[in-house]
Amino acid sequence: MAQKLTILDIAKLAGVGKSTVSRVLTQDPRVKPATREKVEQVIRESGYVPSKSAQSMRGGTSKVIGVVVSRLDSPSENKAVRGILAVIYAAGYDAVIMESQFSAAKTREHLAVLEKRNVDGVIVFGFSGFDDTILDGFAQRAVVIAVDTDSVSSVSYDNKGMIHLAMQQLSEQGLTHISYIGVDPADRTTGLFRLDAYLEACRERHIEPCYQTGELSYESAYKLTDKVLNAQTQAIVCASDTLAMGVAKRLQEIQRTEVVVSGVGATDLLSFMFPNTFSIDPGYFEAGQRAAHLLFQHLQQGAPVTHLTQQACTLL
Amino acid sequence: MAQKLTILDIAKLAGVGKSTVSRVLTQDPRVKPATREKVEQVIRESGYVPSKSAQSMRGGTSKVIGVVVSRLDSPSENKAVRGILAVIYAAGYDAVIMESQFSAAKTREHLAVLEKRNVDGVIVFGFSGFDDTILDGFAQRAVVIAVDTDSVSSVSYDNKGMIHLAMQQLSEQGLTHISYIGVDPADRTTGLFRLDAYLEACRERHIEPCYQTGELSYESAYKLTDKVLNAQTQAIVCASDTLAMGVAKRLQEIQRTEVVVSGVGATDLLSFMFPNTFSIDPGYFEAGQRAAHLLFQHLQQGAPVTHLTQQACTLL
DNA sequence: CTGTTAGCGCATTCAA
DNA sequence: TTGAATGCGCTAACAG
Repeated sequence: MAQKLTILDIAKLAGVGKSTVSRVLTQDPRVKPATREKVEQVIRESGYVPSKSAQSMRGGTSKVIGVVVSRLDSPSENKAVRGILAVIYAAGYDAVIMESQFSAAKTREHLAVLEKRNVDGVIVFGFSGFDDTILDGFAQRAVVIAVDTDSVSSVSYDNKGMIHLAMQQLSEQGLTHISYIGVDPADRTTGLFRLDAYLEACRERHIEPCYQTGELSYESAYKLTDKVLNAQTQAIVCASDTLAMGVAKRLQEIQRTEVVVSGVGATDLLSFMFPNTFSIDPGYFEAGQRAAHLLFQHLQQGAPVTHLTQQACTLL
Repeated sequence: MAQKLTILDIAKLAGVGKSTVSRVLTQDPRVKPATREKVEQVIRESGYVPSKSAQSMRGGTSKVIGVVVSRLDSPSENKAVRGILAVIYAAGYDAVIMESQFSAAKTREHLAVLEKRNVDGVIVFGFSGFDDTILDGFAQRAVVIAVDTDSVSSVSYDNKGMIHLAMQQLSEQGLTHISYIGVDPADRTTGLFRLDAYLEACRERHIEPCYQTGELSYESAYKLTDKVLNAQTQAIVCASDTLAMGVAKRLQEIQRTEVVVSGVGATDLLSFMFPNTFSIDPGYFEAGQRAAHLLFQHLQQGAPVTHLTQQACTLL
């Protein structure tokens, strides 16, 4: 274990001063190419590894960004996290990930920890009841995903667009009797916005709205299905794939598989299980990428508070 | 932003020396209770946050453990990660999570990064083709999950036990014609061990084995279903819930829903979609917890290389 | 272009 | 029981 090598050892081995080694490490251009090459070779051969802790302490930047997800096992957040990781990892950053479990208190705790860890920035996944004043400490070094914010930059999903897309898709197939199943409007993004979009789309098309809202679970949607179903129903738009799964199951049970079901989330399982089904991809992965990019912009040049909306795209 | 507070500021504010403050921070008993109380109060009121970077550099311990998952969106690994986080977070540690994507090369890269970050230890999720010599650098500071290892401690799932449990469950229901669908035995854990267990269980019960192996996907299992199905088939045991889902779908299609299907993974969706179904819980969450505990044992007292096996338990 | 000098914030000696 | 002094490994002035 040559783990005890320090910058000074390298300096001696290369026959230069420690600052020269440091300059090589920091990509400082003020170093003669020959010298640089020499140092780099010694570093390579000795297997020297600069201590991040020391660098972090000295330079003030830890090359770490904190990510607070609401649930580690949420498929949507998972996709977004992957987008985040792809970007920050490419930039030589790493992520410490924490789970808020939809609790503002936990979020606050986690942010405190991240702060004391000297992370360069944070990306937080919002949830219903999320309050962005929690992020005051991180000022211009935070980006929020999936929720409206005021004082801090954000990347949100196009909640209205997704539903409009679904409605449009169905309209193009000539369907006119379209119901909707969503979640409690108390949840602004998944609940209210998507329901509003449905109602709006109905108005545009002179369709009589027919909808129900409940919990975000298979069971809830399953139970609600009958309430939005009548003899003429041709399609049911759902606020999420989870709901769509519950609806599709019920439809299958009562032999109404001719009814088209749409969900949101791009879950491959949905279309595998039920052919007469499609799902809208809200662009989770891309949203994650953009959130990371946005954060970097803030870190490098104090960019102004920005609100991005991730476009959704249809998917079979 | 009182973020610029240092230990010296606190010392002044409390009217003591910086070392005393340090002692309070490190739980050093050699501090008069009154003094300690005073200092703690100042810390609380000032919102002072000790710099982890500095602590880490000085003490050599960063209170960070690295976690390398194979896929961020694997439900099983997700559950395990939650177990890990629960334990390490309670101990004041944090996790930086990385994704290997089943690539030994990526794993190696990530470990290098983690090393230079001075993490105290790592927990790595194994995958087919995983080679634990990769972990040489981490010697006694690593724990592997879900794969057999030699030189490093591990927590593995009870691959044989899960299948035996499923077979037993079915036997108790009086079923005797039980088929199996698994994955390529080239994958030792999910493939070979589970298949072996099936064959073994058949032998014990004088059941004629009937099985197929393929990929770990709905489609694969869906297609394979017919090949293990005959008029007498009463049940199909699957190596995972994903497979079970594909099988159940096919059975439903051909009106053979009287055939019981079992999977592994405790996915709630499976039993929701198909009533005549059950899943074995390999104890992912608990495995994560145990892995974390095991790692701590290594960190604190150089425990010897240990191999734990996580017991599985049935689930409806 | 390069070596020398000073700290960064903290934990740990060593005296007192 | 406490304060003063000494680096940890590194980067950023400051001089050559």
